[in-house]
Parts: sequence; structure tokens; C-alpha cells
Amino acid sequence: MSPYDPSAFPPFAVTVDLVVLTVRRHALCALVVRRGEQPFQGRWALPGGFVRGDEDLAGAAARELAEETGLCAHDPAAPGVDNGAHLEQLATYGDPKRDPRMRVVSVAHLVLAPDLPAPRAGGDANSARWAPVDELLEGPDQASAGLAFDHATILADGVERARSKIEYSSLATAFCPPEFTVGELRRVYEAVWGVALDPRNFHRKVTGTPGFLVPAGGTTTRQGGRPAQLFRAGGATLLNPPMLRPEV
Amino acid sequence: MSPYDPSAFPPFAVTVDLVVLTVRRHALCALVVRRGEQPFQGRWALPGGFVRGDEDLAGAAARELAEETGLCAHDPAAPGVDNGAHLEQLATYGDPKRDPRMRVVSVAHLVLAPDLPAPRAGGDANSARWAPVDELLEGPDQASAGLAFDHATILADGVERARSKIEYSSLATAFCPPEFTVGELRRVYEAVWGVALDPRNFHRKVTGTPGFLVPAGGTTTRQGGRPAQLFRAGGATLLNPPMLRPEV
DNA sequence: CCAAAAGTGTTACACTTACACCCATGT
DNA sequence: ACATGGGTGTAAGTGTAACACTTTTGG
Repeated sequence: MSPYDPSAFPPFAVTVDLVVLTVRRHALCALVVRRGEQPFQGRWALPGGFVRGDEDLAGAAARELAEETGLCAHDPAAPGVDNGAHLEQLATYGDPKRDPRMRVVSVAHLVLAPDLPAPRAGGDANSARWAPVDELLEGPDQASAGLAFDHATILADGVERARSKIEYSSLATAFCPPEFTVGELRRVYEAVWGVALDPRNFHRKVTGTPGFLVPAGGTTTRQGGRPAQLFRAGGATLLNPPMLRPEV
Repeated sequence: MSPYDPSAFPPFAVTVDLVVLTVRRHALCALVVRRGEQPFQGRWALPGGFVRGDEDLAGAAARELAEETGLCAHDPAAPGVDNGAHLEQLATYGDPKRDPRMRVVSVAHLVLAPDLPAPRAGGDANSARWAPVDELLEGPDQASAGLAFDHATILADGVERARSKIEYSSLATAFCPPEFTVGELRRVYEAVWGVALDPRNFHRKVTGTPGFLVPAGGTTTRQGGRPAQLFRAGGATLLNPPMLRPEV
């Protein structure tokens, strides 16, 4: 047998798992669904499912996302809808024992979404929820956390990716509605990083970076206080120099 | 059928492909092997092969690496050998048409190795070579480059990952032998980025970052000129503030 | 002596930080 | 009036960029 002979290969199942993150009530939250079957029946898990024979990996992730949340993924490589969420591939998990039933390789994807109404999962209202990631990942170590399979590891990797990527990219705007204020964007950074940022320096930084924010024309007082200018995300996707994350 | 029923899944083959990078004669080079069979017979391709039923993804990548190059992978999660190369997962490619024979999902891995003697591939000397990545990726667009399958895309992603990761990590030392000089490390950056760096500022930067380099105790004149101190990679894996890549 | 590479000092500039201060709204 | 959040000004500190200059080898 040649090592390239495709007719002699071990049987694999390929799935996509989704780390869907949003910011709710000043906390970074992830979407989890309750498992209805063995193994890990009744435990919380990341949404996901099998890749179909005729779709690519990003397509499978977008389909699962739509099925679980109604969100449209904004694939950077495709003409995405404007209300869509950011979707990118995260990493692939293929430990032989990660699923006790059989060999499953899961391609995890990361989704960043603005704050949404309570999720629906197949019409069952209490089988899906937004949970603060600190709550999902707490415990002696990640492997013993409450999530099914290796989903605590996958979630931790997704959170780490989001935390580092908003440093040097405009990705934090994916957590905001189409029009947002500088203060709202700052609260996204504060929730994702779990730190407090100086409002004055943050304002100068984001408004002074060309192409990062473009004025949307109006103002709002939905946060109270003086009316704030509304912005949209600009064309710039890279933030240079990066936003500095305060230590500890 | 439940979406989680593992007994009803489309048949997938899972492979690992390797982007093995090194610096040779002031140029960033990748390891390519010549395909002996259809499809793409006679074309250059990235090394790789099928994942076995009982091994995890990183293990499959390390095994293929050893088979193709004799290198030992230095898995950060395992007690790696010191002469080993850096290995990390890159991304997963699963377009339904990427292999004309059947559905193949490939988990690409990135390997950074110091300069090595000419590669051996199954004992056949001229079926594997180090090729400058600029040569492999040139052409009107990447998809039409000479590499088989979607390997030009995979290689481009791997090169981009290496280029960005040496900015903020100590990964560039993976291209160096165990003991190296500041000048040799600088030439790695220059080759990977394709730019010229100021030797004096570079020297101050790397020697002034605590934990990045530790003196190995000797000097060498193998580069000519005044003897240079020898260093080993220190324990610090993150470089903060990062090395700044000159524009254009 | 000269070329080549290693390493140090110094100045100008970019950016961040910390904080004083003013602005515009709701109650 | 006053609390709340939005936004500007400014001075100190940190780090980079550019480059003059010295050091130590080989030829």
C-alpha cells in the first residue's frame, strides 16, 4: 500500500464545533447547548455537527451557526451580509479518545457576535444559553470543567484567540452592533480582557487610527451622559500600533 | 437521524500535510517532495500522509516529519528532544474538491527547522528538495503555482504564520542551531521577512529583552570579523514589546 | 593597513500613560 | 444643581530609528 492510496484509509468522522462569543452585561459569554443523548447526556456542550459530504468546512460552520442561532456568518472570503457575525477557523482537535464512540476529528471555528436575544435551539428554549466563559472554564483545571468532550479546551483556545486578536485587529467591532459609540467599543475590550481602560486614552487611540472607525453621522445618549458620536467599523482590519493590554 | 449520531456520517479521509521551513543561503526555503503517482504525478507537493487510526494529529505530523527528514519534532506539550524542530498546528483544509479522488480533509502543520543537510525521502535523493518559498509561490496567483493540490495555499498560509509569529515570539531561534550569534539570528529575521535590519538596534533589542537569549559562554568567528558571543534560546517564549517589521 | 562583523553611545521622534480639565445631556 | 459619560490638553516616561563611533578579528 502506498502512503498516498486514498482507498485504504481509516474511517474518520469530521465535525465542526463552534465557539460563539458575545458580550452580555459586561461579561464575555459563550453559547452552549444541552446534550440530549449519550455520551455526556444532560451536560452542556459547544454547538456543532457533522460536515456533510458536499460542503466545505467554513460552509458547515456557517450552516450550524444559522441552525443554532439564526445568525448569518460574515465570511471574509465571501460577500457577507452586513448583520453577519465574524467567523474564522480556530483549530482542529483529533485525539483518538476525544469521543468514546468512535474516531471523530473536529474542526473548531470561532464566531464573534453582537449581543443577541436569548438563543433558540431547535425551538427548545432552555436547551441553549449564553454562559459567562469564566463560569464555564472555572474549576481545578479545564479538563474537569463541566463541558462535554474536550469542549473546555476548545473554548479556552477560542477565548485566548479572541483576547489576543483584538489587540492588533479591528475584530472587537464584531461584538458591536452596526453603529456604536467609542464607549461601547471600550466596554467590549474591558469585558473581553477583564480589565479597566482609561476612557480618554482609548478614545484618542481608536479615533486617531486612520480607517479604523468612520463616523456614522448621528449621536446617541443610550449610555447616559453627554451624547456620543456614532461610528461604524472602517475598512482597516489591522490595528498598528496595537491596542496594549494592561498587565494582570 | 440525529445530527449527533456517529454511525451515520459521510466517509472522510484525514491527512496531515507539513510546511517545513528553514533558512538556507539567506533565503526562506520549504521542503517539497515529488509525487510519484496520479493525480499531479511528477509535480512537487508538501510532505504528508494519512493519519492512522490510533494516533493523534500532532503525533501523525511528527511521524511524517521523522519519516521524511529524520527530524525529531519538539512538541511543546511533550518532553521534546533538544535537537528537535518546532512543530505546531497550522490550519485545516477541507474543500470537497481539493482532492479529485475523494473527500480528504488535511490538517496542515508548520515545522521550523535549522539548516539541514540535503533531505532524504525514502532513500531517493532527488525526490525531495529544499526550494525557496518565493520560487514556489511566484506566478500570477497562488492557485496556479506549480505545487500539487491546494499546497500553494497551505504553504502561503504557513509562511505568513511564520512571518508574523517571529514578531512577537522567540520562534526565530527555531531556525538556528543550539548555539548561535546575534548576527546569525538577525540574518534569520532578514531572510524570513525579506528586509534589512539595523544590526546595532537589533543587537540592543534582543540582548536587552530579559530571558530571550542566555549567553552560552564562548565566541565564534565563523561569520568573519570580530568574534561574536554565542547564545542559546532563553526561557522566554514571548517577545514584549515585539520586534517591529519594517514596512514594505 | 584595510575589510568585515560585533558592539556602544547619542539624539530625535513616536507613542503611551496619567491626570487636569471642559462639554452636553438627563433627573 | 449635580451625576454621568463624552471628549481635549498636556507633561513625563518608554521605546524605536538613524547613525556616528569604537572594538576585534582575518587577510
